[in-house]
Amino acid sequence: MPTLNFKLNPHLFLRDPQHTELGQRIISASVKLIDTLGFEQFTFKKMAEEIDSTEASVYRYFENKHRLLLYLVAWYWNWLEYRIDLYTSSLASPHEKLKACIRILAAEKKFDNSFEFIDEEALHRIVVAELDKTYLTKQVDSDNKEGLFGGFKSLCKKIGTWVCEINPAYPYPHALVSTLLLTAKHQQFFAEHLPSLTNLPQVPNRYTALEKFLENVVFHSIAEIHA
Amino acid sequence: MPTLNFKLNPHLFLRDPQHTELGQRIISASVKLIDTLGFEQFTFKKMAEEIDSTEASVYRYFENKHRLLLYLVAWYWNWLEYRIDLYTSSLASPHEKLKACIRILAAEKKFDNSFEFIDEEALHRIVVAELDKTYLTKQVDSDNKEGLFGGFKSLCKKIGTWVCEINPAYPYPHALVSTLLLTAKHQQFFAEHLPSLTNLPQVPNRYTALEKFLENVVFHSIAEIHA
DNA sequence: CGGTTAAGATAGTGTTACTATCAAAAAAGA
DNA sequence: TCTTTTTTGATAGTAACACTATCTTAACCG
Repeated sequence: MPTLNFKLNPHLFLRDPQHTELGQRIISASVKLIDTLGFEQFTFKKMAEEIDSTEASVYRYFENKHRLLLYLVAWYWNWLEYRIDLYTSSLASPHEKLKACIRILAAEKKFDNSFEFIDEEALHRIVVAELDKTYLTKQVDSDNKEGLFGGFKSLCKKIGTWVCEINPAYPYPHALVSTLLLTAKHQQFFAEHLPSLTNLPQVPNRYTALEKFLENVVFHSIAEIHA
Repeated sequence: MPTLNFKLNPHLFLRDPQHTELGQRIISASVKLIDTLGFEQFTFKKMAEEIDSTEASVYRYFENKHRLLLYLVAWYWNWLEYRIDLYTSSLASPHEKLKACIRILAAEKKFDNSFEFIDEEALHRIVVAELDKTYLTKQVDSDNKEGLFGGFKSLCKKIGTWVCEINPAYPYPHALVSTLLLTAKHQQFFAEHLPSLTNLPQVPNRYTALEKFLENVVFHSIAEIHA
């Protein structure tokens, strides 16, 4: 099977982890450990032990653990955009594309593990729980100048285009799309940990409810209202 | 001037900082320092130096810096709910109440400093930048059991009631309200740091645009659609 | 075979997030 | 006022964390 690789912003890493065996083990163990420990408790030392390597070796790939998180999240956005492209390219109307997009965003993840060294379900949980920490920092502006949020922006732009095609007069396409992307994650987190802040039921019905909620918000917002 | 105090969940602190002079200096300096340094770079040591006290003394008030952040955010929610009550109590219809609520949420903050030791504008910036970190942790469930997110939940419930009054058939009142509360913060952050993820303009027009965006999303979502 | 590059091994540094102890000062109670 | 309790300050110490540096070995490349 041919390995599917993503071209990620080279500022995210010092050495490209996709190209070496140690690099892949770093990614693999990071996903597993951040998922189980949470980003705060995760350290390069613990991860190095997990893969029988050393802290020093890990630092040759990533400047620090924040960059590593940025890398994982960038990878996630690329992967999501790849799947969205896959499922929308055959669709004709922007309305259908947007709908398909929401379905993918809200879907319960049961993946064909197309990537040998990435546990996509664990990565999905990481994004739900840690996404906001990638940009809610004091270095957000310099990180942004380096283009480290390119994956998020690119996706936001693409979906925004469809919103504009559906209703060219709608004044907040990017605000609505970034809200859509974040809300998809936050509501999953609330459903799991703070259920009184949401109306999503427990699994297995959670994901269809999330899809309906997001559809309701997005399509009603951009619809012309005939009062 | 009578000091207006909030009754906050006692699990948030070890000693109530509102009741002592040192406690008030701790709160005051924390708001200032978290605002300028960001929560990650903020330490009890730096703060203790700022107020010419010691780390040990600070630890007598707060178990750790995460609890301190929870405290500040809880204070913020109480303060917001207080102001929402103030401006909505005279209004008759739930529609007007919800509208007023969105106006307050989106308002540019220029405050009468009714609280001697809290810089409300700095606290507002802190909530925008650090709110999500209060619950995006591995201890979220135990923190929740202690009731540390009570302020958020209480506000969400109150606003949710109005949503239900406007449209009793709407199935996602709490999901919509939590989205409203978070989105108000996130879009402000994006407008400041990642403008391509939003459509809000620079100040001074940012806040009216945010208000319109939020109104659009909320009222269109809960409106009955006559297709 | 020689030269480059990647990885492992080890050590060290300054900082963070605490915990512990003891004494001084301030407040409260009798 | 004297005494007791409570609060604060001062100081010290610890384990873990986030790196940085250096040196050696192993692998690979022409």
